[in-house]
Amino acid sequence: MLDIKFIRENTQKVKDVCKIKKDDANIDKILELDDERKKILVEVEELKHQRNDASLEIAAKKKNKEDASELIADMQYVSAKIRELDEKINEIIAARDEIMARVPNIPHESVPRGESEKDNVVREEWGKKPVFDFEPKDHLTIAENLEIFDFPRGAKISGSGFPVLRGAGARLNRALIDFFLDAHRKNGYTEIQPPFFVNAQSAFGTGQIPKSKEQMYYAGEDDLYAIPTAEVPVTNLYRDEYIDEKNLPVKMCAYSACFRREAGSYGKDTKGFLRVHQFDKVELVKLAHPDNSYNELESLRKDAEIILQKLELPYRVLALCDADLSFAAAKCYDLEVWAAGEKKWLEVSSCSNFEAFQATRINIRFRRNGGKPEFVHTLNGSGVATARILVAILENYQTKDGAVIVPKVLRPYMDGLEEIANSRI
RNA sequence: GGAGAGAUGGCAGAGUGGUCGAUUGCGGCGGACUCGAAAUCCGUUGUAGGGCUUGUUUCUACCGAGGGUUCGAAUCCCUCUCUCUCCGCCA
Repeated sequence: MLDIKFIRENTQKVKDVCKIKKDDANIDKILELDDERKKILVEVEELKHQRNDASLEIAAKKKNKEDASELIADMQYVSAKIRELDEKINEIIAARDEIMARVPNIPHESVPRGESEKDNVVREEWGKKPVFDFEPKDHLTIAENLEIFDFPRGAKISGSGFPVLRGAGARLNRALIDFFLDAHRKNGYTEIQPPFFVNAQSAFGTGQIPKSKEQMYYAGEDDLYAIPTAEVPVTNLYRDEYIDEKNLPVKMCAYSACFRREAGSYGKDTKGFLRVHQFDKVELVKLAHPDNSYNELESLRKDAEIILQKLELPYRVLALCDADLSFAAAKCYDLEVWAAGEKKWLEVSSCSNFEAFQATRINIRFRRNGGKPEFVHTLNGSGVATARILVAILENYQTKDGAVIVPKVLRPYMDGLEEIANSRI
């Protein structure tokens, strides 16, 4: 959430950003409501001042056994008025915040200008796309032959988009999670095991509510949301807390299952494992000093890239243009891995700096040299999701006879297994 | 699920209707003493929002959250959340 002061002082800039991001938040209405709030606030504070003075006087009179009934009668009127105005202010604030919660973050100056995702800029490309002396198959065909995915039974027990992994497929997925966590731990991230359900306040804090509420599974009986990413519980860990300046940046990594309803996205990249309702992901989260948060974004991105490099998967780095930037992000890099069967780049990680946008909502602060409280900057990135990595591994490491070579770095996690030729291993 | 106890400033812990933003202790900060430090003594100590003459200024709010009673609530009443103890159930 942007600060009301910031909106007031940078009205035109905020409006421009809304336009670029095709967001219809009514900025003028926010300012109008806030002006009204201030006006009434002055009035009600004056009345409260009156009442406080009168209360002292009444107390003094009672002590001296004097009659205070006239003053009390006056204050009855004043108190009624105060109540009325307080109520009005609360209504105004609620209306103002309702709109403010829908105003997107301001892109950092280094973010490229653009109209759509087509204007994202490729910053780097790493590795070589594999070359085959046969026609490479797509991951579904490979997985089906090896009997390591079981989508039909997943659909039977839960519904379409809930994958079942079997045998070597399940082991490969688990190996990836372990490998990711170990790699990040060695890079100084503290491993967190978070709850997979969160309350509404947490979902609001990281920005899923109200903007993308319909994308989350909701357990109404208990008023809990299934997390779409570990970013939600992990970023909220320090909600309403102060962090000692010398402990910044706080670096955390967390594995979680991720649940996404993907409402409205059918028809686009929905094949097989590319877009599913439940998948596994290791997330990186940093709480950083504002002076250093863009350096931290670069190193976060590198920490995610190392995973892809060690898996020897060709990938590229995109700098998202302002129009494609998500609601809460000020800057974002996407990592896309090459899938030889699909012959497509697959997004496997988004590394974002949210600056103070999330911290303002969830109130995570520090004191610069022990001075005034300031909001930290929050950052996160996938490090990474297993589903699309599985796709890339199956397609890039496939052999002519339909087997899949296990990437070297994963072998220690799979009892030294070098090749997957069927599910029963 | 049932019964009970509790939630107060960075921490500990008083306060049960009227100068209470809140006694006190610890911690922090400043100073004295000291070559320096410890100990001791003295002083100081939160957050947010607003007004204006922008000031070591003034006002308002904040004692888990939200309502209520009252001229006035940390204090009384209601609802909720969380923590602890006991009982029940259970991976």
